[in-house]
Amino acid sequence: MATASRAPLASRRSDRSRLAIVDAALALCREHGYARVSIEAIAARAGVGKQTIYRWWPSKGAVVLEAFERVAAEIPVPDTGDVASDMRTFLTDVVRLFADNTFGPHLGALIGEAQHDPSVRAALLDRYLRPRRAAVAQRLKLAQQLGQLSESLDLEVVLEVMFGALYHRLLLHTGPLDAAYARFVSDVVLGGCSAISPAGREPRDRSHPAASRRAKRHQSSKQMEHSHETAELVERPWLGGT
Amino acid sequence: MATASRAPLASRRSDRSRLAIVDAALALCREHGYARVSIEAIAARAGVGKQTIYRWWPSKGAVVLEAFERVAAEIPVPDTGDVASDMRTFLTDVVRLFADNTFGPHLGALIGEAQHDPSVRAALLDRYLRPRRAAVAQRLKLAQQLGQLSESLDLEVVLEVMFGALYHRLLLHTGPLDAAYARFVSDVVLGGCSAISPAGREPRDRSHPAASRRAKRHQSSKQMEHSHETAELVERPWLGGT
Amino acid sequence: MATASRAPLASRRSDRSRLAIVDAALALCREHGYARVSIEAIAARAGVGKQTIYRWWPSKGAVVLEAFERVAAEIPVPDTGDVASDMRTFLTDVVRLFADNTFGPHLGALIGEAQHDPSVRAALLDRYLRPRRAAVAQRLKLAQQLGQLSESLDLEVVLEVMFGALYHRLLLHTGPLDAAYARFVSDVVLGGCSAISPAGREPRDRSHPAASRRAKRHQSSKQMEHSHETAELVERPWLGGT
Amino acid sequence: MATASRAPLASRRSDRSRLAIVDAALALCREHGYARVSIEAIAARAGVGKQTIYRWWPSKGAVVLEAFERVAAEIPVPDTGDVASDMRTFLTDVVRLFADNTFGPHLGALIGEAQHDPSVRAALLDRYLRPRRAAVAQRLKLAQQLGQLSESLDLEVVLEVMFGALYHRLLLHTGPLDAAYARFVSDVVLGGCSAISPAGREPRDRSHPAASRRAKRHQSSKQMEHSHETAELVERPWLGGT
DNA sequence: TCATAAACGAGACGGTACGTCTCGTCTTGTG
DNA sequence: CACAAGACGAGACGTACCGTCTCGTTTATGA
Repeated sequence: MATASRAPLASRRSDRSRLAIVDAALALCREHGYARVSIEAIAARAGVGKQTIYRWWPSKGAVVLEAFERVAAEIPVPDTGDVASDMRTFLTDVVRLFADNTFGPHLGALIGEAQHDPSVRAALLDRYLRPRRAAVAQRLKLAQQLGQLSESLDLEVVLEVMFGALYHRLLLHTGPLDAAYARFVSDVVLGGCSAISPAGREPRDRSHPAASRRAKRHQSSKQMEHSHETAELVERPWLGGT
Repeated sequence: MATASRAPLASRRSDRSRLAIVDAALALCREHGYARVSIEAIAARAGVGKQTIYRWWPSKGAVVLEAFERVAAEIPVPDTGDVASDMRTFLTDVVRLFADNTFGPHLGALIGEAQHDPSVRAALLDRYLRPRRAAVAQRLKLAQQLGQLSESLDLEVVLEVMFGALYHRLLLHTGPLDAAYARFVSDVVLGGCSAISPAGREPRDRSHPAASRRAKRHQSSKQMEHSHETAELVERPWLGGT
Repeated sequence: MATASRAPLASRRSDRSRLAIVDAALALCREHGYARVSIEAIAARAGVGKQTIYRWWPSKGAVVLEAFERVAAEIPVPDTGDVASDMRTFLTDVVRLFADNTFGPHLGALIGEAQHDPSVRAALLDRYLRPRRAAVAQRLKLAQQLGQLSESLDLEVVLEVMFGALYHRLLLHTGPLDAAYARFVSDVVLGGCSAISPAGREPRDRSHPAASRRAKRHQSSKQMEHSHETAELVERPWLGGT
Repeated sequence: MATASRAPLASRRSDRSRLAIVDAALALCREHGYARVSIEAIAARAGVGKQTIYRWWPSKGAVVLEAFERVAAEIPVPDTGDVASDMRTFLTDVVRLFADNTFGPHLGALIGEAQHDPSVRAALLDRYLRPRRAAVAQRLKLAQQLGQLSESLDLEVVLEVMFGALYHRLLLHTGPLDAAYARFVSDVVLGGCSAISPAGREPRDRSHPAASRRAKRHQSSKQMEHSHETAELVERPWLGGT
């Protein structure tokens, strides 16, 4: 009695159920921890049939991810013209989120689940990591265009190094997830990136007089023009005021 | 006066069973993947009662970890005197191990399991991560003493950044775990560390007059001594010959 | 003033759907067996909404019953004047139907369903059993009127005994549903009925002066006329003291 | 991770669980009716894991059957020497059991389940029907040996006719399951059997002078000795031309 | 040398959750 | 308004493992 036809019509989807499910997932995670939440419990809490969950999500991880997707989309990527300070600010925010025990442990558990559940891995990358990484990449690209970062750098990879450090602490608890750590990571990575080019070329100064209106919102790059006297600032201008 | 002792006597432990269990765990992981291995299956495969597993290990993760503990290549931490090249070599080796699909995915799964099982987390840190990290820390400490790295750096944290980048790829599959990535990570992190100090102090040159007998085993540090002419090498001496 | 009417208007019923549903039910029963057919499958096969089934039938059993109602062979009740031979013929036909595996098992399943579903029970009795039983009762009544059967016999009950034997094999598979069995049942039951009366009275001879034109088509009952003197106790000694 | 080896060791079976399960099944049947009892409910009520049920019984029906097996094994097959009266007594007892609504409906449901579940059918036949039928067959065999029943009769088949009548009322509710019905069935069937022989041979008298002590307990069979002259056709006129 | 207590293999047990199936109702257009 | 389509709340199905708890059966001292 096999009934074929796989693919529910999103148009008929009940928003009431969708919300109830995501809310229940969130609440249960916070109450008992991700690992102890079951799809049965989510369904029961949401007042929903299990099938309604299985119809729309491939796994528990995907449900929870959707819950956190909404929670986590909030961290802004600042753009004051000072990449270093911007990244420090941003990573500090991220670290604060990771340290929030209504979020961090669950994200960790999701990454854990992603290790054996491809649907969770896909959802995690597509709906969580990539979107917010794109914004940061954008910010770094700007810095790169302004010559603050080595032009040949693959920014996606830089982000991996930067976030990797945070995930390390999130997942392995080798130390506190605090602002100091965020700052350290930011400084080390940008420090390492300022001059490096995979091909071994040193970064050229880019005075780009054609700097657009956007560039104008940035702090004057004047400093850079006479910055060669001491290697320090030349290489890591963004450490300027630190 | 019967005293109910709860702790099994290690002296009576059957080594035959121990080995059979660990071997079975390894074999099953490779055949089906960590997540699909159950304690029941390990016991069955090992020809062992379940209780024998529960008696000596707190969880599946602990068993598997013990299996990989033995397997994990004893990656050497080279010491040629050139930190940069040494770390590049080392990270390349690590990355090769991570990329080995008889190891990497299982380590990932163990980290995943550690997210909700404290016994796995403890075992992972104590028996896997920390031991091999100590060796690297040692190598960096030496570099630090030679002034190749900022003296005030917390090396444990540096390691987190470095390994974090690798774990990011291991766990999130955002790119290939290859030598190029290892090199990039090494360069960025050491690049960032050479000059940075959390307190914002710039690295002083250390002529390290106290260079020990150990230093003598290193390649000539000649290059370093006259390296201030161009910022490049001063700042990133380890990029030297590359 | 909207009046919510709960009863669907039969006038608007789609005959196309009705037929499609009944046909689908039949086909699925034959393909998979009654128990494995679901209303969902019937609807899907019929290209019909589930509600259309629920609107017009109280249960799966009712649908299937309607299907078999049409299929059930119109087994004739012969009337040659010889009750015994007529019943043998009739029961042989019934047994053949029961033994047909496109019918028997489904009838069995329907009886099974009737055990917990009153709507099936009612339909089974009203639409299947009673109508065809009436015809047989009619035939027996005639025999009774001709004195071939004890006049005080409740023929409905006789039918229960007769059919009960067939249902026993249909439902419990204690032996083959074949002509020999039909004959045996017929002979035993009619044998038992010829002389018995529930009140223990022995059957009186009925010269049935009212024998109609119909009676004339029957074989002579001459033989029976001198049979009463002692037979009772002789033949059934165990009734002795009753 | 398929774990093979099917076949639990009965020696390790927990009687506590077995009883709890059977009792729970009985209680739930009586409270809600067979059809509304689920294995989950039985397990819950018995304080037992579902697997413990699935380990020892192939289906809900088998569990319930075991429950009724114990309840129903009680009806004795009397042996007063008078077959007719004995069977009447026996069938009256059976009918009383069938009419008991803590038993009859459930037996009906079991027969229903047997229609699509071979394991129930097998259990029903092997553990319920056959054992108690054997006892009755035994009793009839004795009567047969004493010449009270046609010697060539297949007694198993006679039982089918007799019980079939009862099952008909049990399953189809075509009339009350009462003593009058039991008596009627008994009389009809024995009446039909006294003289019938499938091969058409008339029953011979068996004076069996060697009748054992057991035979002595029976009523005299004297009456039978002069019963053969004409009985055949007299009693079963409808067999006329056969 | 043995007895004796342990660890052992086996696996039944009470449980939890899985993902699937079907029920009968409800909802949303279409004709 | 009946209809096709199908999402929905509900809940049982049979399976897989969990971690605990007996069972005999080795086995390795220690009295």
